[in-house]
Amino acid sequence: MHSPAELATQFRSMGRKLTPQRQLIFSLLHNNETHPTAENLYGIASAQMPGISLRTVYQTLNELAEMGELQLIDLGEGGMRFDPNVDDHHHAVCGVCGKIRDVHVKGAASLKPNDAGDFMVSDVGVVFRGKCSDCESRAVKRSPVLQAKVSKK
Amino acid sequence: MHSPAELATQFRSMGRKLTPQRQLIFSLLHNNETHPTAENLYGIASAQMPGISLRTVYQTLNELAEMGELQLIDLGEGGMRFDPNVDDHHHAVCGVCGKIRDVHVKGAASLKPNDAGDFMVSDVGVVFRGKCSDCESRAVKRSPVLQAKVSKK
DNA sequence: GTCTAATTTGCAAGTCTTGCTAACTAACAA
DNA sequence: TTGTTAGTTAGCAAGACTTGCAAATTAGAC
Repeated sequence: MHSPAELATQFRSMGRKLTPQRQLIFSLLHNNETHPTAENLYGIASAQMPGISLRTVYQTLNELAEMGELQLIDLGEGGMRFDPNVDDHHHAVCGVCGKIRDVHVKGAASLKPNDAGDFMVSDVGVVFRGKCSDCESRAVKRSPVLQAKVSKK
Repeated sequence: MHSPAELATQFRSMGRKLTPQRQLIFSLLHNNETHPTAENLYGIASAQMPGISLRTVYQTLNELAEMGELQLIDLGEGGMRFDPNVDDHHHAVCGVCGKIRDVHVKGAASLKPNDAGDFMVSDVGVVFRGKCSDCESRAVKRSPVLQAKVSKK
């Protein structure tokens, strides 16, 4: 996604208005790597601008997506997620904490469907599911075995 | 997914009943490569068993999914799809007709997230988006240039 | 300051899925 | 065959997420 300032210019050059609501949403998305849902953003936006409506958040997000400034991610968890990173990247989803991490994948672009006839591929998406390092280390710390050891000292 | 007969045995051995509704759904899913939604299946099921409820279709699909007999696919098009193929495979989605095709992908299993710290991958999913051969050939047939050529003869 | 088209709000409604429960029935025993 | 009962089904209400709509508001231009 472009910077808030660049988005502002872009919106104005399209004959669109630069409202405080839009500016706020631009800033909340800038460098945002949390893959928020509309509701997530609405929560944060509301704190800074009481009265902003969820409808406006959805509207602005959709506009940005149409402009190619956001990537939409649907992981089947009941809620679209918005990713301001529109580079060629993929996602790793932790099954424990649910966090999504942007990842780059060597060789992803050259993957080919093996038995799909003449399917013309225009885009490849890779999703890794597993456990992130945070949840892994937390699991180790809390494991019964280790807890026992700890309580012995 | 196992065969309807095998599923029947499996259900009974779990102390569950083999109802006509379940049998119908088993048979509709057997060798089904259309990646149907619950609504799709409900439509077909209703034709063969008027009165069957959408609720029952959902219920049975969820049971099968829990048993590992179905793979759930969410492509963000507003509706879960059910795939009785639980082999290690991936999907190619045609952006024109929306059809989903099962595909095998050489090297998919060895893909690694490049910059995700110590993310422990337990599953990799690849989705190809593009245009299927049917839609491609249809597009060629209907292209203005070719239509002109045809009309000249 | 005035004007106007774009935008925001708030609510209703739409889509997909699940919760709830009364009525029903497959499975089993006698 | 009949009775029993736990598992199922059907139908509707409701929940989660998203969009349509219309009135009120406002950014941007003169």
